Amino acid sequence: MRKIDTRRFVRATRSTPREINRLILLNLVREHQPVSRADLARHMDIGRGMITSLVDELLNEEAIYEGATIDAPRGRKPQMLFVRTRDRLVVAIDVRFSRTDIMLGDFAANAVATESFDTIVDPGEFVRTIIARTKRLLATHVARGRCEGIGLVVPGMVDQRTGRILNAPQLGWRNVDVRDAIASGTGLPVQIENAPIACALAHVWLGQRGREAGDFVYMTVSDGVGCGIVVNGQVVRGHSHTGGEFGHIPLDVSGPRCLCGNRGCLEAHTSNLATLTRYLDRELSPEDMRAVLRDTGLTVGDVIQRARDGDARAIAAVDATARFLGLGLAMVINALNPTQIVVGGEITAAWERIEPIFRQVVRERTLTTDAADTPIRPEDAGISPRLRGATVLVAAPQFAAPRLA
Amino acid sequence: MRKIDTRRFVRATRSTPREINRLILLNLVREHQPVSRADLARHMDIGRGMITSLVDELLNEEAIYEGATIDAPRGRKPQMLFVRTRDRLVVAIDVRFSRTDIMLGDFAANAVATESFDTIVDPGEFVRTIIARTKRLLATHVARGRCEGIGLVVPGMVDQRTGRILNAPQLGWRNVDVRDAIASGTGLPVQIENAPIACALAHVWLGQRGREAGDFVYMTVSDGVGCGIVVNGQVVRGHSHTGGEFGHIPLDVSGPRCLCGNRGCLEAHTSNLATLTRYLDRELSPEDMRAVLRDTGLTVGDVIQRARDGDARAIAAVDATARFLGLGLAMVINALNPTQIVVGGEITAAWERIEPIFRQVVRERTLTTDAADTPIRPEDAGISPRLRGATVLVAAPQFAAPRLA
DNA sequence: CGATTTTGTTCGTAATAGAAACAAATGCCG
DNA sequence: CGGCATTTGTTTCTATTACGAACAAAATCG
Repeated sequence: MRKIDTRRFVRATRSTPREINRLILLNLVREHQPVSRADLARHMDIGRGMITSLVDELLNEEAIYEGATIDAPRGRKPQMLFVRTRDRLVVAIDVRFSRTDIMLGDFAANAVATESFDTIVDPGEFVRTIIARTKRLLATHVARGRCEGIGLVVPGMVDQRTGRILNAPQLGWRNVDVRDAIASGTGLPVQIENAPIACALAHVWLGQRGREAGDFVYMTVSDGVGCGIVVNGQVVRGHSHTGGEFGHIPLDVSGPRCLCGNRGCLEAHTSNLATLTRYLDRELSPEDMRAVLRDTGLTVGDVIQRARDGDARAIAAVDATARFLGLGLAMVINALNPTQIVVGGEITAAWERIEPIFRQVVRERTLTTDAADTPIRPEDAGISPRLRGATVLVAAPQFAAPRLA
Repeated sequence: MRKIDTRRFVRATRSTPREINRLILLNLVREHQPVSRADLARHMDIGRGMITSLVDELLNEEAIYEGATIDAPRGRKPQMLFVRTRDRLVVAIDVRFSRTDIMLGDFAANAVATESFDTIVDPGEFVRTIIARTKRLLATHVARGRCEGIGLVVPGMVDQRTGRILNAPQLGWRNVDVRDAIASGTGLPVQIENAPIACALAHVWLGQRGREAGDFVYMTVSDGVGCGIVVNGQVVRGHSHTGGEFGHIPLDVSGPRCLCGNRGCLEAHTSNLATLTRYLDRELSPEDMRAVLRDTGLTVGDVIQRARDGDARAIAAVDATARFLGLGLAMVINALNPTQIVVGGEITAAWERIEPIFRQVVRERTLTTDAADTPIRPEDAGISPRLRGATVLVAAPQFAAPRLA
């Protein structure tokens, strides 16, 4: 039950039914391809005549294409339809603390080419580099298709509407606008989004057969800890663009210092830095700790490997992270009761070790057995969820439901 | 940007635009009444001819009515339109730990008659009493109009779809179905909902000129602590009906025992019981504490009054509640970043004392100044927000946006 | 009383969902 | 091998309805 916002409603016109049905059709093709017109008519419970008319429109606009006919037990063989994805390209960019990845991929997030370079913290130089690399990539692969936009994923808060990066502590960016500069430099539309939300969007739009559509939470446990929240198929951005910041909810008011300035935040207990600090067993300032890590080259992956090899201190460090992660997950479940939680980040490499631990904590800290049994799964290995998210930023709006009423 | 759910979409038909526009029109009348057809045409950016046709339909169905013409500076005087609310009645029922209130009210939640009785914990007897009182109320006020349903608000988790009360600890109800029995006993449709969500719905639908439509959180701080979360104009119920349970997120793993069985929950720090426990400075089990309170008749209102009178122990108890409440509010802000938070419950009587305290904590525990300045206001005094919520349960579905695409 | 202004109604037109008839393509079976 | 059944896809017709424009109604003002 939704209330109609009487200051910002969208009235229906004569062409509204057609727009709605066209989009439903397009999405059905997307999720059932290869699919015939007759199948679509059955799915939509509508006459085949209507389908012909809508399909012709989508074919003219080159949103879909006709493939080969396919064998059927009897009767005329159906002509299969597909969404055009292979020759519609996206430049997906993932900016992280140390490295930046660029992928030229198609609408289904299949990689055409990938590059990587050390993250440039000066916004001006960053913009120039992105523009140059984008132009080079597109020139090299001009035959693969037309590029429809750039998707940029950053580790920080973003104002979707204006495109400004409000605060990305890992880069030291505050109120920086790179979107418009990249857009005018490349002549391409640029979409920008913060990392956990982009990962959540990737799951909504590229998940197996759209099973993840409804309500779920994507939790990143990496340098930072954040959530992409999806409610009723829509992402929760928050009024001032800080929704999903479960990372800075305190677990323990007298806990370890956090980068945000407080004590005992979930992030201060479960981030990669926290696990490493626990392993090294040193009380250093975040800056000193980073320096130590740069010098030794030690990563969470190493600690997980050592835990697997039986190193008692590594086991203790990882297990403690798992326990605190359980508190964070229980928090999310109590607050939102999602259908499932997807966890991403380096810590998922230790899944078989951490899962029983956080599951136990979740059981203790939730109110019902249903809630305690909320499915919690690791992000699938493979292509970076952030690059997939960046792709979706450009591709998904073409398939999204129309705003109505 | 919403994804179309390809398993549960709603196709548009030829009459879809009319349905949409009719509902927009109805809502515009609701929020702008008294309003003329010409005004509506301007609001909707549509021809007056269309409005005439839609208004005729709504007049025939008796959803709206024509009032008197009104003076205009020049030209033909406009005929004002109103939503029919005064003769469409709802029986609103608010079940609390000790007392149950019944209100016969109109669609705008104006009271026609109110009753109150000690809460009956036996479900069978409860149902019989409700049926008898409802019948009597309706017989007495039969001239006031037709009753369109019963709205029932309970302190616990509810499955909206089946109508079952899954768990209401204050009443000791687990998996109890009173809805169908009341419905068949009275011949009226019954809507049932948990208290914080009902309060949130009341704000969405009866708030000043619909200003609260978008994203906000209603937090009840009473015997329990819970939240009604509204995102994108829709309530968050959660996958297994336990959304918004911020009350059982731990603030401090070594804190006081909570009714839920854990330690250190927000509820264990901020509920009425917690404040009273702190004031009495006794470590009693919840059962013993309830007995003491029943004997002494002491309420949170009394403690607040004593704090106002300068009682140091009362001041300390209330101030501590305010500090913990600040942590809870910061948690909500970090998680969801709503446009505002509305706080309901007995503690709001001490608003001028607690506000600066929790505001300070919120400032320390949030990430941006925008988030720190999230408006936090007390529930307006006056008619019980829960009775208003119960009314909305019946009235609002007639005005809600249609499910589409 | 006519001119002007504003409100509300009526009517013709164009767009389009829905239904039904039709055409095309294929396998089956005598 | 030629009807016949079956399934797919197209075309045609009709009823509905948003939209625009003309019209009627009701009021004020000079």
